[in-house]
Amino acid sequence: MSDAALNNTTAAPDTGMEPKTLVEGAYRRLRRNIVEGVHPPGEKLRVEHLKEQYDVGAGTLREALQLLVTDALVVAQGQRGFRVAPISLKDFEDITRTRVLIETEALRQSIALGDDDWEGRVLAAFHRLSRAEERLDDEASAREDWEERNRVFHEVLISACPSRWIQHFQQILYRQSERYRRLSLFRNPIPRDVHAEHQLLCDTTVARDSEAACKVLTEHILRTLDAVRHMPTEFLTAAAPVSLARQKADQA
Amino acid sequence: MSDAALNNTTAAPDTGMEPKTLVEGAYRRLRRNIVEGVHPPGEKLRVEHLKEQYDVGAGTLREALQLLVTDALVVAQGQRGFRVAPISLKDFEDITRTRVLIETEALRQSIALGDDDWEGRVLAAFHRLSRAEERLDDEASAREDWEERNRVFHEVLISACPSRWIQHFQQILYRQSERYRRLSLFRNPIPRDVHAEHQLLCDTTVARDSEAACKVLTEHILRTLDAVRHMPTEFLTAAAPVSLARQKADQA
DNA sequence: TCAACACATTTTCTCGAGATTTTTATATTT
DNA sequence: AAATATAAAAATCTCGAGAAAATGTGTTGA
Repeated sequence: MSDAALNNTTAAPDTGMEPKTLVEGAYRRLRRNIVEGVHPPGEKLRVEHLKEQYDVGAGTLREALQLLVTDALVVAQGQRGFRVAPISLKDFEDITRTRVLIETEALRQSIALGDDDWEGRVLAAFHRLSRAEERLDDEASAREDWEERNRVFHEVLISACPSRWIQHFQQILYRQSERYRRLSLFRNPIPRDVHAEHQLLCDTTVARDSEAACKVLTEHILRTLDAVRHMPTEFLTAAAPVSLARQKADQA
Repeated sequence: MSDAALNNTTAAPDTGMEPKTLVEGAYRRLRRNIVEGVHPPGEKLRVEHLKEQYDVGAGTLREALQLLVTDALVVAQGQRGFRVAPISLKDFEDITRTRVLIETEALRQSIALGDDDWEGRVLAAFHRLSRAEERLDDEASAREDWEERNRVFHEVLISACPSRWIQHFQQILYRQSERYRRLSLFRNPIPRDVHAEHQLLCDTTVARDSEAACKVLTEHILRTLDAVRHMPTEFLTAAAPVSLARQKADQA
């Protein structure tokens, strides 16, 4: 793989701030490349090889990897180095159900407490997402835009929720499910009805209809579960080319 | 502060496994000392000083600190080093409410899916906790035992919940709230009625009364909120002896 | 042919030293 | 006296080299 694929310095940063330290920068790039599947699940992450690709020292890269461990995107095995977290249908079901729990509660609070400015941001994010959806068939690069705007839309929906912890957990879970979605949608196109779902989600939210909005959101999230369920099985099995000589280590 | 206070190598490890690497070990000891208040909120964590106390290299200590950042027990400020995460009443309210959401859902699933073996573990953990409560007034060291067994009791309660993610979030939130509780209970004794609450929680759980158990658990968790609310204000204000020359950095 | 042991290579983990950046202290100017 | 600017000091961040561990290979024996 080329360095250009790994170093996406030109792309917009994930969060509003730009990295202030090399560790932060390497962490962001690594995280992005794992979520996007550049580093497939189960891949061994050798520090000696990656330090060249990411152009940082060994110690710096280790710190970035440690950060990804607590995000559950990378697993550290005792004294046997790092590895991209494996995937499984069971794990994705867990992620999805937990995400429903967290995100519906966040939406409930957001609808209850959001002000007019928040409503405006919801409508704006939905509009931007809709525009990206129109371009999906034409341009190839539109996929990246759509992914980004979809994330922003879901984030803005719950941005009026005052709980920093709920938002924190939502971010983690969204990132996790995004990894699965990218894998399942690698070949499959984005289904037609997601736009209708987003439309309904936007309408019920702005109308402050908590129950309806949460119901739509729940079904919307659960729908991605089906997409992964119908994914070719080799994605889930071949995804862990682990050379587990003796797998006595437990999965924390 | 003495090295003995920092290096609690003789104490039982937090999890079943013992640390396989120096980073892991330093991470556990640091986490414990932060939760217990040995490193008070807002304290600057200078690598050069801590490397002697924890007897590890600078790079190793940095990795351990990075791990604590994603646990939200330590904050990293750009290029200005690390600092123990500050505390505030607002933050603790957030932690408590989110913990209610997570932990009641976990308990619901646990009650629905737990087998006889799980029931046995619940009763055993409750018994161990009760014994520790009896010893609270007599021995001074009983406090540590009680804290540990209280944690185990709450963990066992939801151990039949099949969601790894919910359990993960519960651990993080429990650790956070433990830090606040230790601060508020530094002088104040543990109130009398917690035993009755635990008893009721145990009974309703084993009786598989989901609604009653969740109600008790909710009130039990919310009670700790009052304890912190009635905490002397200097704990929350003096807790951040930060030398913020220009606090333009945002709180992530 | 298969299993077990020992050796060699690779990789991880750890430590100490150098380059930037931030903070503190001092001196100068208005 | 207050404020700015300069200079010294401390701390952080980063990199490369050495020790410990694990994986893979080859050999020996049944």
